Amino acid sequence: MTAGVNFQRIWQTIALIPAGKVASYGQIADLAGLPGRARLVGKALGQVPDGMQLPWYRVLRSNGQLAFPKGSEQAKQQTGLLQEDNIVVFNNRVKLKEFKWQPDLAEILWKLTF
DNA sequence: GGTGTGACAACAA
DNA sequence: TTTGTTGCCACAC
Repeated sequence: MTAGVNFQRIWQTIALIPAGKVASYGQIADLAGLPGRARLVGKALGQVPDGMQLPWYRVLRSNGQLAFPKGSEQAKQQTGLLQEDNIVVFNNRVKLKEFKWQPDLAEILWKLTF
């Protein structure tokens, strides 16, 4: 197993998040076939190659809170991007009950082609 | 090949 | 609801 393939799977999984929905780090990890490796997802996002178009802003913490501190530029930008996707961000948070992505496993497996 | 690290999750108060 | 602590383990150096 070459190191780095997991990152690719993570990126692919994130790319599958539909507009108007969000997913948690743990969820991404799980779908990518890496249960419990939520932190790896975070690291993968920090290693995203320049030029790769990835809806990183649709990835939140398990409780719906943004991954960044409220005052940070990243948080502001993420908030803006989410709002463009018709997702309501309130006080650095998203209502998971409404916007959490309900993954279609069959489709995921189809697209990831394990 | 040991050490430090991390855009986290779960639990406790 | 928020903050602090702990566990987790692949990855980069």
